[in-house]
Amino acid sequence: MLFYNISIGFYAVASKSMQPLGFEKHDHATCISDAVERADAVCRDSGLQFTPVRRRVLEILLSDHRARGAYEILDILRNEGLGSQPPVAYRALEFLVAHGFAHRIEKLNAFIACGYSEHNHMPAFLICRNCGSVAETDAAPNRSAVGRIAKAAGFHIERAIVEVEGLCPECQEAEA
Amino acid sequence: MLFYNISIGFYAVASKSMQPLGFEKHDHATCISDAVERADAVCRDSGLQFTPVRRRVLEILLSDHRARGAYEILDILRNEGLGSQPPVAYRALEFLVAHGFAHRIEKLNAFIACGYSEHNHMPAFLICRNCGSVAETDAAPNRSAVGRIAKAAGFHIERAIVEVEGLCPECQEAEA
DNA sequence: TATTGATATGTTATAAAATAACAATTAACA
DNA sequence: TGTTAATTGTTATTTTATAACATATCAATA
Repeated sequence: MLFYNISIGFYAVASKSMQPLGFEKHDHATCISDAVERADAVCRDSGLQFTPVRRRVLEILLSDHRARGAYEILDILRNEGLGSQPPVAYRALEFLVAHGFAHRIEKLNAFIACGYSEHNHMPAFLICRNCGSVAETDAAPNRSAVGRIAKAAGFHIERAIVEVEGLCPECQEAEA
Repeated sequence: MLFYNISIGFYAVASKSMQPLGFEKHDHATCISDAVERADAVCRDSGLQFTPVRRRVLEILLSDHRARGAYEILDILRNEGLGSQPPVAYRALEFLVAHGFAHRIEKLNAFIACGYSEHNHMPAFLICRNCGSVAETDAAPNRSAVGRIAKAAGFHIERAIVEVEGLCPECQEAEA
C-alpha cells in the first residue's frame, strides 16, 4: 500500500507540485511518537486530560495511514483491557476529533489521525477505493469556487467536508 | 514512502448559474413536475423502468429542498401501501442515485433530489445546520485544480464529495 | 490532605442505518 | 406464449451510533 501526504488548497503551491516528486524516507515509528507527543503537549498546555484510552486510540489511528471504524478500534481496546463497550471508543474518538487530533471520514464512517500540527485547518481527503489508503490535505474553502458561490448566495460556511474518491497510482496499475 | 505536495481547489463551470439551487424563491410545483418528467424521459430513452415506487420516492425527495433519510421515506411509502421494509426504500434510492436523479448526503445519511438535468455533474452541497435546507451546486472538479493536480500526482479522481455546513441566509437573520 | 465539583469511564440498553439472502412477482421481448 | 431478466416482498441480521445512569478519577483549593 502506498501512502501520499498531500497538501491542498493554494493554487500557487499547485504548480510546484506539478513537478516530479522524489521519495522521502518515512520512519513510521517516529511519525507515531511525534504525533502522540504533539497531542500530549497540546493537552498539557490546554488543561485537557490525555488519558490512557485517548492516547491509545490515537496510537491505533496512527498505526497506519488508513481510516478505522469505531468498532475496529474497540476490538483492539477490548483485547488490551482498555474498554469493552462502544461508548468507550466513541468518546475517545469524539475527544480526538473535537481537539483536532483526528478527523472523521464521512464516506467511510471511520476515523483517521490528523497529519497536521496546525490546529484549525480545513482538511480534505483523497481516498483510494481499492486499497483504502487515505491522504490528508487542506481544503482552504475560502479560496474555492464553492466558497465564492456560498458567499454570493449569502450562505455562511462553518465547515467543509471534502472527500475525493478514486484510485491511487499503485491501484491503477494493479487494475490495468 | 512517497510524499506529494499538491494543491486543490474547486472551480465552478462558468456557464452554470453561480446561484446554488434551493435557497432562492421558485415555483415549487413546477420544480417537482419538471424533475419527474425529466426522469421519466431519461428512463424511457435509456430503457430503465421508472416504476411506481421509484417515481414516488423521487417525488418525496422533491417535495422540499432538504435531505430525507431512508426510513423517513419508507414511512411515507408504508402509509401509501407502496412498501414496508427497508430494502424497498434503499433499492429505489440506489436506483435514483445510480442514474443521477438523486444524491446521497454523507454527512446526513440522507438523500436529496438532483436539481440539475445535466447527467454527470459533480455536485456540491450547502447544508444549513439550523433549518436543514440543502442547496445543490456544482463542484466541477474535472476543470479545477483538483483534477489537474490529482492527475499530475497519478491519483485518478472518480468522485468528489463536497458538503459545506453552515447557516443559510434566513437562519443567519434568525440567529442575529 | 480531605472536600468537592468537574471530568472521565463502565455498563446496560436501545436506536438508527444498511444489507444479505432468498422467494414471489412482474416486465421485456424473442 | 414462454423464457429470461428485472423488480419487489419478506425475514433476518449486521453495522454504526447514542441515551441514560452508575461509578471512579482528577484537579483545585480550603
